[in-house]
Amino acid sequence: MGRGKIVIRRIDNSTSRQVTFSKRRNGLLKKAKELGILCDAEVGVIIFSSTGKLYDYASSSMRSVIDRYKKVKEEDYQLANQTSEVKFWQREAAMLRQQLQNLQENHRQMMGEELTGLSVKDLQSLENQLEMSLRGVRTRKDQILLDEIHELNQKGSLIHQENLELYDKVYGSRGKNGISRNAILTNGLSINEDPHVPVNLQLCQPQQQNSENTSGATELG
Amino acid sequence: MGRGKIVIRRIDNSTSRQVTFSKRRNGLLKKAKELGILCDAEVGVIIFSSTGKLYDYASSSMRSVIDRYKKVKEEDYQLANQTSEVKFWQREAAMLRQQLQNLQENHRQMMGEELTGLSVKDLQSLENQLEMSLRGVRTRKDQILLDEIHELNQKGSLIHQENLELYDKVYGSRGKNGISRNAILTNGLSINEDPHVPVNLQLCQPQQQNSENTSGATELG
DNA sequence: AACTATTTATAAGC
DNA sequence: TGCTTATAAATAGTT
Repeated sequence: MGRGKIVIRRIDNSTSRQVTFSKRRNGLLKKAKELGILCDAEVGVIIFSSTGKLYDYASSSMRSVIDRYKKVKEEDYQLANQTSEVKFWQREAAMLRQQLQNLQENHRQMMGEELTGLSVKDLQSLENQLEMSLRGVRTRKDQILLDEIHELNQKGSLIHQENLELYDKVYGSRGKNGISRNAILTNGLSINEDPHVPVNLQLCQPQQQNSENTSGATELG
Repeated sequence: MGRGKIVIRRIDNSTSRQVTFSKRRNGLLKKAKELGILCDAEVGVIIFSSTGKLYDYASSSMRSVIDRYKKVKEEDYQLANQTSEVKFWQREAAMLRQQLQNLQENHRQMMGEELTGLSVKDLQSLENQLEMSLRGVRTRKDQILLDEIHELNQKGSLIHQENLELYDKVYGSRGKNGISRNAILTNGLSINEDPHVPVNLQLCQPQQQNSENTSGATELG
């Protein structure tokens, strides 16, 4: 429900993830309240943001909701045999350790390590993935650099313009050919007055370049 | 959101209350799921209908949600003293969760996702890492392919040798120039007898190639 | 359980 | 974060 349709999948951009979280969290809590009131239900909602902050709502009290929940679930969650609680956390730790291990193996392969054991097909798809990642990273990097250059050019152009005007105020607007004026103000450097086609800096687009000449372009930054 | 606007107040008619409960309960659970996925949050929802039936959802597990909730609330909800063993495992799980999260972020960046927030310098080192990985993967893949080709050539050579000997046994070792013998045995194909400089297959070394022509080389496999 | 006319939620942009 | 707006989604009332 918004300007565009979205797919339900983790939002990559952390800023928009946070914004969306804030909006949808409020929406969820509001709906929970409404459900409780409209339908005479007992409702409890607990939300932890990815940063670990807690948000919650309970139509009665969270304690009551949780107690009732546990009662229904007949989990002798509480006290009784702490053994089960220890077991729970042990299982939790084991599961997390497993996940960690899987991810670590994957990560090592993406780092180009521990490649023995992989088939040519596996290696091919790893290669493709790395190429895609590389393209993404380069595109992003080049974008930042281009933006920066563009900004600098605009600033330069602005300052140059300012200088021209100051020059005119100081020396009057004689010398309409502008040669002497420019010669003084730019220290002999030619400044292109069109900010959109500036200087002779150029970044290779990632699509057009091969891996060898990339670092040369990036050392401009 | 419907044919008419409603006020948020207990619905008197028990039938429509039930219908509305069913609709809104599903809506709430759906929204809870979406929030968890979209925003990488841990969410738990517990609903009791007015008739006492329980409906619930937890992005992880209700136990995990409730435990975390209680921990944050510092409610010594649970019988006063948690065993130090429980605490140990809880700490263990928390640490593992942290490690997992760190590695996941790193991994996403290596996959070319979530690049916003990285500086040009970060991106540069990521790019270098990816290039190194790519080189490693390609070297390994090419090694496998080269080994395979080498092995095939050796086998081929061996079989060819065997055939020559069989030929000699059948027809005697006349025709020492070997021309007629070879012509029969190889079906007119010239087989290079030196396994180390075989055939006209060649794989580009990764050092000498750019990203565009890689797949062409690998399609030999 | 379907069907829509409407209301609501919210994605995107500032 | 808060406001705005166009659009997607939820759902109230009806069949």
